[in-house]
Amino acid sequence: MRDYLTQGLRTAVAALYGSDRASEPVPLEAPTNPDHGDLSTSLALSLARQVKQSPRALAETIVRALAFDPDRVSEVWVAGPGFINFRLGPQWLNETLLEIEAADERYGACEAGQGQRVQVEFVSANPTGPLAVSHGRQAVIGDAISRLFEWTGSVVTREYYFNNAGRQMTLLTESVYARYMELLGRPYPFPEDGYEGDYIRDIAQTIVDQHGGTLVGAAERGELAVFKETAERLMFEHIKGTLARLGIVFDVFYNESDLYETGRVAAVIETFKQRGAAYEKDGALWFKATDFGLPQDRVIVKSATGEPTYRLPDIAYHQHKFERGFDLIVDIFGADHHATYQEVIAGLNALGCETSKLKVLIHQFVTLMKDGEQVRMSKRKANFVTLDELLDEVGPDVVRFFFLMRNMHSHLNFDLNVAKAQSDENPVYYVQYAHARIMSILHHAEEQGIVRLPAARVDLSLLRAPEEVALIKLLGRLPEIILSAATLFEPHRMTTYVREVAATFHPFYHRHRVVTDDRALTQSRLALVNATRIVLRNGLSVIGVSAPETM
RNA sequence: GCCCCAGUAGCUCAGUGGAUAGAGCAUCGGACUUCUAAUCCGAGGGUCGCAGGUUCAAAUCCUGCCUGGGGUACCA
Repeated sequence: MRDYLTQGLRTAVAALYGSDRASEPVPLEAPTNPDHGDLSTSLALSLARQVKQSPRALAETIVRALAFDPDRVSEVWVAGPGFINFRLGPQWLNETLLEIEAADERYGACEAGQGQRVQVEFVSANPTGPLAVSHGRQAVIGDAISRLFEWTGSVVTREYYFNNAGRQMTLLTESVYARYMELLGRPYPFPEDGYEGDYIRDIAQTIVDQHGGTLVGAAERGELAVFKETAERLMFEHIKGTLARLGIVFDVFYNESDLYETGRVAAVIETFKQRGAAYEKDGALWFKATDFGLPQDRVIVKSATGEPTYRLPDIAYHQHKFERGFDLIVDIFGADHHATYQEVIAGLNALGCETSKLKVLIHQFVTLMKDGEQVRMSKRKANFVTLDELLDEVGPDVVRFFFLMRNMHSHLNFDLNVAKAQSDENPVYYVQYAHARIMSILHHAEEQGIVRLPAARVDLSLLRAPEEVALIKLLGRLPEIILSAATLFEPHRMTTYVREVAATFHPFYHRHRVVTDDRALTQSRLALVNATRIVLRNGLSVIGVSAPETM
């Protein structure tokens, strides 16, 4: 329908002012005020200056040149400073319902992505502890963005960068060893800044169970490999288990250690040196970030140990992403990575990568509220609420929905008491309830011996009550909402939309009975209710939330 | 100091440069003999942080300032 209007407007403008004018994008939006029509365009306002006419006069001229089928566009008028408003005809409402029923599980999907290959990297938490609440936000955002791209015709690779090298892993290994010795009654100094969580003891206990006391003195002998491998493997399984509870499955876990084994880290250093992007100073190797727009140069190889700093493998990793030929690379990081990603981009520019293919999304943190107070969290001190604990309390649907209710650029206040309460403050129930209600209606109709007919064989023109019309119009917007959410990388638009659908369905339910003695009306309302079911189910599916049959 | 993000109703937040800025919660008043009341109907509630600028039009874009969060490591 939008295409039909857009084409009509383009044709009119081209006939009046030539095809250059008509090639510009035609803004078309659904006004919030119903007095302004079903769709409206500000085309004349933006075009007025170019053709040297007053916006209103131009709008009138365009309207006279329009030729629409009255069954599809019942009314066109000029309003305000020069808006052209359209009242859509009955044909359009019927088409919407037919289209939804025909597309069914694919309603809302499109091929805009044309099969482009998109990689989405998210979570990428260090395997040094269980996932915390903020990781949950990132996991849910990343998966929703992946789904949005799948719904809009892209092929998505979900990837997790696994930091299994470097200082953090050393610290983890030493922490486990210290606990191992402690369990065997042979106190050993706990590393400064070590990980103090109970899960470290669990890992140590596993090693005691498998190896008994045979590994005492391993630190002195420099034989901590068993501790590192066991800790890494157990943490990895734990993290995957938590993600699985959210229904998130990664296609690729990319090991940081591979970057060293394949020589990619060394290769980056070599290229930097060749291109004059790196220099030695104070015994360390520096990346000349100032040549690439950053305020200061950065160390990439430490003077004391000769080890790379974290940003060097990050750059090597991203270079490999580019080599793998993705059309679009999406990185999702927490706000604490803001400086890091700029350095990575600078490094990629130094390597000559097409960084325009890279989209970095920075999401803000979750502030956890408990009993009216902010919970301060620290991974090393193990003073944090895990994602698992949150899932235990409220389940995956509430977690996913909550994390997607707000724009990722906004700080998220997560009130544990509210989330745990499972009260009607959780809007996910409001939406799911609408779906369950529809299922109940459909079952009820079946019990009454009513066989729902295909929408094409139903008199859809019976659906003209204000609540019915409003609902149909909203249902027709799903494809546009999905596409804009994907294009703008804003998955929270989906939660806003499904809430709106539920908020439009519930009043309809209260004012109109679906299953009545009026057979024709019953059939048309069943068609409407079924279309609503499809839209709610698909909309929830885009954000990975279930659409239950009953509550 | 410098960089990024946010500031919209009492609270939590929507709002693609458009017309009279919306929702939920909370508060107050109503609606279950029904296909699910986890719902619905109604009421009150606003200096869109402040000040300039851009233009036909600014909560939205630009500049400065204020407040809050994050970053600014030879930690990740």
